[in-house]
Amino acid sequence: MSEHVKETFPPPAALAAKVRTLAPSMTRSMQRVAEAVASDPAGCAALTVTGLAERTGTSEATVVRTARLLGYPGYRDLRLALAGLAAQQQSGRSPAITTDIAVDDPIADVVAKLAYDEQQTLADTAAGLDTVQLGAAVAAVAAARRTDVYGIGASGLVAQDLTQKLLRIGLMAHAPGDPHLAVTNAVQLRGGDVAVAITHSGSTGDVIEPLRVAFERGATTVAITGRPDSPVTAYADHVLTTSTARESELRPAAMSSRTGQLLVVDCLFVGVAQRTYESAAPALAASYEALAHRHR
Amino acid sequence: MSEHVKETFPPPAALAAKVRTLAPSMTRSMQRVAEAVASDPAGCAALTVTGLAERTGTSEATVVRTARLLGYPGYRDLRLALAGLAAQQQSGRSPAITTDIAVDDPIADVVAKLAYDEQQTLADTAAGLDTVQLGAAVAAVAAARRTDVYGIGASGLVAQDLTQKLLRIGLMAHAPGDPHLAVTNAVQLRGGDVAVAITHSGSTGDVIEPLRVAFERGATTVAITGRPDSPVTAYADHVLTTSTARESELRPAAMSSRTGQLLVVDCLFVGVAQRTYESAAPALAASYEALAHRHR
DNA sequence: CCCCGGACCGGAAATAACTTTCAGTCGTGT
DNA sequence: ACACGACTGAAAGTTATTTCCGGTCCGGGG
Repeated sequence: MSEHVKETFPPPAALAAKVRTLAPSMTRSMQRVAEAVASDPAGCAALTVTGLAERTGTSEATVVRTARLLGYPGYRDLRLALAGLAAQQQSGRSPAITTDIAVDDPIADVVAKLAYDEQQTLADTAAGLDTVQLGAAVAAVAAARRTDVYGIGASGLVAQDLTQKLLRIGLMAHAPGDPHLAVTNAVQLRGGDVAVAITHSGSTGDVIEPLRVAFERGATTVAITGRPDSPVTAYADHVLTTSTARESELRPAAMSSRTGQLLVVDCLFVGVAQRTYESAAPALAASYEALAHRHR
Repeated sequence: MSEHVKETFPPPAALAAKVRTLAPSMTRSMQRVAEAVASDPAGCAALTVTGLAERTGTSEATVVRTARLLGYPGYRDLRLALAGLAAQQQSGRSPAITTDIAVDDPIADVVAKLAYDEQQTLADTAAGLDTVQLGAAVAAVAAARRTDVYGIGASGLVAQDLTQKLLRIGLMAHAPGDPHLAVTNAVQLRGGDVAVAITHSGSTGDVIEPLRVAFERGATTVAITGRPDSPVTAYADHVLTTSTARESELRPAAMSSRTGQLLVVDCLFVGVAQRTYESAAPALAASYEALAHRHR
């Protein structure tokens, strides 16, 4: 049996303040240690007692005494708090992400900015998604005889993604890559079928056209677009809106719109999988099983 | 004189992600340690090697081994990072949505959970991405005569996404959809060319094979995978790791892995666009222009 | 002016923590 | 069934931290 009572003696972030308030009551050597610790938490956290003593021109004993004075059981715990402080003010400084991606940004900044932007897109899309419309779309796809998904360019990949997923749970789905094929496919649709159009701008003719045909054929139509007032919505029974993040020269719209579209598509898929769970679950398991031997 | 070169080996925030990505390659005892560390960073940071070994029912040696595997020189440094992580998530938010998606979840919950999970995947992937490897990959692609991208299934769509982007900035890129075509294509590669393989499991034979051929042909090879210890890395000059989020029946791995892969691909693309800005900018503008009349 | 007392400081022993080694055990493939 | 390899934990070995103790410096009093 151990006696670890999970005691958090010392303050985590209020270290700098503590240094200042206690400085007057410190001896010269201790002040040097305290100052070093306060001015460079990250650097000091990487040092051992001996190292810090050396850097401040004092002895190990003094370092320990200082740690004690600051309210920690020993240097070990001070060091821990120091690491925490460093991490905190490290994460705090990230104003760079508000700026756009520049040509001369270091690669690390690019990663941070892209990740941040895509996270933002996800949050915005989730917040702006109309769950009623989504629910209706889910119900339609779950009950559909077949589902066609239209998309061109980057949105075409999203269309294929949705198609792949639906196929894996045993539903009939198709994503024609060719606009002409899309239209000829759409002609075959009828009531009870579903057509999904994915276009960020909402004004891509090659995607609107098959949706219009499907709409006129009596199929239930769904539009996933970033522009709820765009032409595509004229032929859509249900409109699912994705967030429109800011874009720039180095960061084309295709990038962030794709993220939002994929989220919507995932939601649609999971919703459908829920509704058709009885048949979806075994189908998923089967496809997983079938793929197993393709892996080394 | 000491040799403190101020080296910050391990990432601070990428720890949770690292645990997940490396968990599969861990032994049982190590997994117990890793799980304890990931689930309660603050608590573990307060423990000594012996304490943590006791808590997880293992030995000190195992704890140290785990720390090593996670990329730290020893337990001491892991503990430091742990303290940092604890402080970070203490200060920040974290009402973590831990529950999995259930069959009877209302649609609004599905949206919230999916959005949260994908955001998490983005954050983890960004934190765990090796910018050195990424930079090397960027340089290789930017200078390549041509770039081949291999991927199957969901990863195939990511491969196509990258290809589309590279083509738009005037680079030669190709994503063969057929595994046989991929291999025959790979044979054509030579020094100065680049081959990129995208596979979450890292063990998809149909993707490894063309990469191996490209590797042996002298091309620069890049692997984007969630398993840095998987077979695919044997033939990869540069390995880019994506985060492995938890998955479930209703939320197959393909969903979250795709999000991480896309982020990596985006970073790669933007990096290349920066490097080739002189030619990339006009190419982007031209493709945008060419598409304009396709919109109503 | 010299001596004494207290506080401060650093060296070094003592202790605790961390790391490495090694041998036993368990599972696995032949 | 056997041999092999991998995993694990006990203990030895190493490093870091804490404690102890003696020396030094300063101020005040004899």
